[in-house]
Amino acid sequence: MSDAAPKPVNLPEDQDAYGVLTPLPLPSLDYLLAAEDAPTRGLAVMVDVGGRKRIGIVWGKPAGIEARKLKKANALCGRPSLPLDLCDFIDWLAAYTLAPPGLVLAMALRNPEALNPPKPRLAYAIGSAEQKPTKARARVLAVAADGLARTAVDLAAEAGVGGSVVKGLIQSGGLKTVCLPEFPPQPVPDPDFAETVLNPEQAIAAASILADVKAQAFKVSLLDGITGSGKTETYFEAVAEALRGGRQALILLPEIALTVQFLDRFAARFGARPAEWHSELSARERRRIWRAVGTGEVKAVVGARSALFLPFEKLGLIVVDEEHEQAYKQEEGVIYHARDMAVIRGKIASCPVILASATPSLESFVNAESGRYAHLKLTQRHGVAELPKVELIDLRKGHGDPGTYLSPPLRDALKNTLAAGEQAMLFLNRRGFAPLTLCESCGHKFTCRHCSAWLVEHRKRGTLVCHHCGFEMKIPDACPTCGEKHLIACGPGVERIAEEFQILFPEVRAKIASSDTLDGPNAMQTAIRAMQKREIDVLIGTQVIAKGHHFPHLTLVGVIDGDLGGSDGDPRARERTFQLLHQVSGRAGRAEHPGTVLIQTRNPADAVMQALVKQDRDAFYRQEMMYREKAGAPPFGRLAAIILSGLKSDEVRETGRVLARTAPNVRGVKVWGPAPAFYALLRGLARERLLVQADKSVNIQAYLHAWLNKVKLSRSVRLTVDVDPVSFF
DNA sequence: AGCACGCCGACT
DNA sequence: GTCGGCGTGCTC
Repeated sequence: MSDAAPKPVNLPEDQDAYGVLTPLPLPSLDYLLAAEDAPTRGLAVMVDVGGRKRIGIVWGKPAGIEARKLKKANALCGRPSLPLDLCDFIDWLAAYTLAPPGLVLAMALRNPEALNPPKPRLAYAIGSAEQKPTKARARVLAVAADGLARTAVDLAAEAGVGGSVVKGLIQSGGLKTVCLPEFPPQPVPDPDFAETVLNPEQAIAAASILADVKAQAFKVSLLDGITGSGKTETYFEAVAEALRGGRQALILLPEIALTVQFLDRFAARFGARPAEWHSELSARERRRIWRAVGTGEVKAVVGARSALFLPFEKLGLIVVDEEHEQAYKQEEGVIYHARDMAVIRGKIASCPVILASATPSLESFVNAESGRYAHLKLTQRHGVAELPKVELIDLRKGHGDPGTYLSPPLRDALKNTLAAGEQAMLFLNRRGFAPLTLCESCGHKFTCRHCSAWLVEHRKRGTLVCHHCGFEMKIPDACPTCGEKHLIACGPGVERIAEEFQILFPEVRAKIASSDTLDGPNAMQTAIRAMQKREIDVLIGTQVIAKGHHFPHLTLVGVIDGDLGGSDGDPRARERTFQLLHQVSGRAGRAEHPGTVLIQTRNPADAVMQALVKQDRDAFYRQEMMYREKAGAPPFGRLAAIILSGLKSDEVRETGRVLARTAPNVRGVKVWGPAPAFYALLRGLARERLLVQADKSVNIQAYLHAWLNKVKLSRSVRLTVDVDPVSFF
């Protein structure tokens, strides 16, 4: 740092004080560093915090603690430092989310071993010394004859001998030792590996973002393209441009969309797979990718939201695919929205950001309409011309018998579709057999004992399951309250739809696909593949079948329940319903056959339903914009939730009341609550919520800061702030 | 977050 | 008489 703070008195001549941030929920602490280390922001150091050795990062000026109290920090020589733009991003995110900077830093240092110097790998190549020609040794030498270096394990395996043979050869000089870098080099994607032919619309969009990538300036574009319009191909051109300029590209995907198919698609365009970054990686893989991103060796990363915290050496482009997905919201620990933070990351790194979706979030749509973001539209479906026809089935008209969920019009449509040799899909966003079990005699509802959620019956497994904490019990045969044996399963889940379907169509091959892995971890993929291979004709499933799979022979999609259930008060519920149903509808009729979508609903006049029927997304968005503007809801106003949780519910409630009483009275800010959170009990913790609603002009962070700093709360109650909440759980 | 210090209950 | 519960406070 060129402008270190004035030296405190009695500071040793060759030492300077610096603020050092550690991956702990603490502010930066002051340490002494040898002046000869010329410490700069981002440098990795070893420090002692309360008697424990920690990795720290030199962060900035010291807070000004008395010099004799300061401990010494040791620079980790030759270790990578965090790039400046990442440090700035961490500061920004901490300030925005009101999280302690140290905890944000912890996300960037998830794998502290990555900061250790790489360990060289020992490998062996053919040596010069003469050997006693035993058969085993000859086999090893034959393998090594090509002169390439291999690890001892690989050599033994390739030659089909035991490790001792290799060891003997090393000792006698028959093999010589070579040091390899810890990891083999990364495959390099080639921007010009495969040429893509873009249609005129795509070409216009690509030209716009290509220019932004070339300009190396921050700019956000909304790549707004209907299903099948080739958004991926289009933004791949921008990725190619970043690669040509020697810069790195980051493609964010919602965790569920991170698939082999996507990596293969990338490889088909660029000749090499990108580096992946997600929660399933092993510690070793994380270390490898973290380092290679830091050195700039990795040029393209495809990752989940945590990839935002990688130490990019020279970031040239960020793409957020399926930007409307709620999976981008981190709901635990440091709470942040990866889409919004990607925009900030791009701003700080001075690179363009592309948000891609067929059903953008209203936030992004508003920004695009207002001109803050470039609005790039793709309206032509590749191959198929026709969009599916969407029709509503009005459930109020008494379709079907009570206790059944497939209405007669839907049954007829299924019959006709199957008779024509085509495939169908039934969609219901509810796992299991029934979402609620009720005692007919006394009205007892089976709820989770750790959460205030209903237990969902999974009939195949014979259990009641809590979908929030995983609590499970055998389906009881009597009510625990009254002892009567009249338990009834209320409402449908996909299992129940499947049961009803098979009774109606016993000869038709059908499978369930849902995210629970009750039938083994690959059950979902198996079901989807079976559908693609036409081994089954009907796929019954939850969300997972809505996402981007291609089913060329699928012509009918039946939506069991198109209505938004129990989402009162959630300003984004309608938007989400629209996005989900739109996405499901997009599955129908992808090849030459036109598709039909039948949506069962009790609110056929609702704007969500009408937008789907009339295929008029923008009319719905504009209406939604109007509603939100009137209500001062995002993006026209700002929200923050304060969540209190703790073991003792009365203490949590009392803390909530105290907090509400002390809320500063500021013009343009309203504080609601406390109210029990939607799941007032979650994983055994009692939860209360306060909601802060502020005008756009209000600095909500400053407001929260001023408020929360003046209340001291007991340590047994945890307080979390969720700025821009998207979920009302 | 982790850890040390500290003040009240059931036990070798 | 102690061992140990977790409430409170601190980390440069």
